[in-house]
Amino acid sequence: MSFSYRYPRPALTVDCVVFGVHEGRLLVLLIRRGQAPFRGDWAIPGGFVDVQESIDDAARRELQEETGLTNVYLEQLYTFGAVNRDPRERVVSVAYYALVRRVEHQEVAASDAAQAEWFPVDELPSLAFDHEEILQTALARLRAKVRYQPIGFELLPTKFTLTQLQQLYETILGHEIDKRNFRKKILATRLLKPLEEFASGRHRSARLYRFDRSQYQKLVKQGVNFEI
Amino acid sequence: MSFSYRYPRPALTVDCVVFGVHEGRLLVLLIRRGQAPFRGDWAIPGGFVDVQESIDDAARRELQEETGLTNVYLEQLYTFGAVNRDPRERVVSVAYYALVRRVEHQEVAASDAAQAEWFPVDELPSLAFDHEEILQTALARLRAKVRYQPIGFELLPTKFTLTQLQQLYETILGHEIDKRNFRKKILATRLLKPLEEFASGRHRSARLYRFDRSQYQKLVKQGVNFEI
DNA sequence: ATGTGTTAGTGTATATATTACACTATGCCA
DNA sequence: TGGCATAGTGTAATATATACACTAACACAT
Repeated sequence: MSFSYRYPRPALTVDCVVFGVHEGRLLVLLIRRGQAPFRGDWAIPGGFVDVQESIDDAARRELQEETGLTNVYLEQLYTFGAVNRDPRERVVSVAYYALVRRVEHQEVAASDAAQAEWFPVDELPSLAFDHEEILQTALARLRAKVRYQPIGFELLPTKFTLTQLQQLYETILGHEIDKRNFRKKILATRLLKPLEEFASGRHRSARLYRFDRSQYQKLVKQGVNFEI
Repeated sequence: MSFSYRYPRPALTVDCVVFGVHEGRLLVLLIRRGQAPFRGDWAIPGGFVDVQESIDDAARRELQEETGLTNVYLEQLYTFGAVNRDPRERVVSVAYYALVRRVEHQEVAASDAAQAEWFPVDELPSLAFDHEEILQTALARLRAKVRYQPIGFELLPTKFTLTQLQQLYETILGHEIDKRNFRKKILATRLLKPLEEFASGRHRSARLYRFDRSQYQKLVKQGVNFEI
């Protein structure tokens, strides 16, 4: 079966830069390509948009198929439409980025056949197609966005300590933050709900908090800002 | 002649929200549709992406063909990919927005056959397809972006007075700004070059300034912020 | 049980940025 | 030459951001 059109059409794909955090490092999930072109190189997970699904759905479906990840924070990033992005034929790609909570190997094991692996963003292998550019665009967006929108929480477990949160911000922004100032600011947003639970650790145990999503939505409606 | 593919492909279009300013109002340029669907309704200029042109080139080409505008500030906005955006067939559209300096009727006269007209953003007619959503997305982006990036200059003549610039910000942001504070802030950016020319008016003539693009690029490299 | 090491948790003083606010200057025109 | 409309200017009050160091609690080793 084949489908014909009066004029040639670019193929349409979605690609998804998946971010995670582990031991204070910011990671991206990459897929090893099993086929030419760029066989053996690493690439961002992605694939063709079906004609009967929205592009957002396509991004989620490809993510699930290639990495087993579901229920992640997903946001459209940018559309890459240079003529020679793909050596085979004209392909336009709508890029997304995803934030995932648990960076563990089991989670990406559901992958069908494809190898998936986490890489620290500062130790990336060379990437297929224009995926280096896509990844850098995603990284820039994440760094910019984390300053004025509380998306960082999507990278942490639902219950977390303030130190974990601060380390996350330091990891993403790439610089140290003063502990007292950070706590003042982050608590002033009123987006954190202190719990009566404490993290058990090798030392003094820290209070756990959770992100108060309903409070966030309420404050967004009031036009409140959340710059950190 | 026809082109066939193993799987059906969404059609790919670009649409372009064109902003201008006139007499203290923010305007958008719309095209009256001559054909079904939505015949007679107003729409954002746009059209199909050719297989041998980049999506940015496609946006510029369609803008030129439908409105005669060239050499405008153009930036990708968002990609709209819901399944039923277009009642005829699956169409994914990469939306752009453009900022133009002179809002005059001659400029859009080059249009081939299509009627083009400027509408104030607060008095829009009903629009074809999902163009209302695209337009509101563009408006939100413009309002957000003007606060931290000096794109407002793209809507003014190359030489302008501080009062013109202030009115532009007031128009886009939708609220009044204190004159002295505005001047302090905008001059502190060092992005404005005072000229030895003065605008002739009915009253005291005002000094003209121009946007110093090279200075801007220098400061961007240094990571300077330009919040207003 | 006591000491040591490690992380949690807290407040204040200073510097910087933002806001609020009103008058004089200049040029056109009647 | 007087009136009117717009251009242009500074300062004080308030709010926000930054810099900075010690005590508290717990685990573990002795």
